[in-house]
Amino acid sequence: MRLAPDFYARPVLEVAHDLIGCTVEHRGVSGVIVETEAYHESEPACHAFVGVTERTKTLFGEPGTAYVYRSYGIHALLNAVCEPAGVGAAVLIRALQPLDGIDEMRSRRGGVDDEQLCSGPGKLTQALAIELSENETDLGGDGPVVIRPRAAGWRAPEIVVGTRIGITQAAELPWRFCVAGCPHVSRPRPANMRPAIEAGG
DNA sequence: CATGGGATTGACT
DNA sequence: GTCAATCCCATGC
Repeated sequence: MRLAPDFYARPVLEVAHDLIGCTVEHRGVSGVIVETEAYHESEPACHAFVGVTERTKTLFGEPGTAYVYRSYGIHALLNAVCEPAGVGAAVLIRALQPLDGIDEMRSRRGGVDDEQLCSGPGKLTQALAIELSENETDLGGDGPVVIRPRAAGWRAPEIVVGTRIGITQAAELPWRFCVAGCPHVSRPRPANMRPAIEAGG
């Protein structure tokens, strides 16, 4: 099973919702996506807001490719490019529930509690050893980072929506999706978040 | 070419 | 609660 480009070539809010429950795998280490955020060229928090540059060309490229960039000079953050080519948009993968290779995650993360192995966008790239050099690689199975569909028989959890974390621009948009009550979600935990409107999946 | 500002995290008060 | 680490990139001179 794989997620074809068609999955990503849709409104970024739908993809952000539908990526909850999918898995991310990198060289045998994997987790289930439990938190995402949507970014779109129409709003200033998105890197693509400034148009096509050397940095943002990935966001305007083919849906289903990875956008990996360095945050605060320290962390690599993983995004999935969405919407048709030519539209700058992506879903930020913010948290995973560890699945495979947990011992490897533990050694890379310096012995934190298992609930904190992947409870943040910088934490999960460290746990999975995802690197900047993997920017613009295919997420459908031809690249080192692979996002797979929800498992057969996967039971939809309650998904809640809230405002995005750590941004100053367009901070009011409710474009953050989390699994309600999931201990692997990043801080601040969903508190005053409302249930998501089912967008598909 | 210099500069300012992050889609964060961990340590510390 | 506050704050530094650290570097790439977009912008402006």
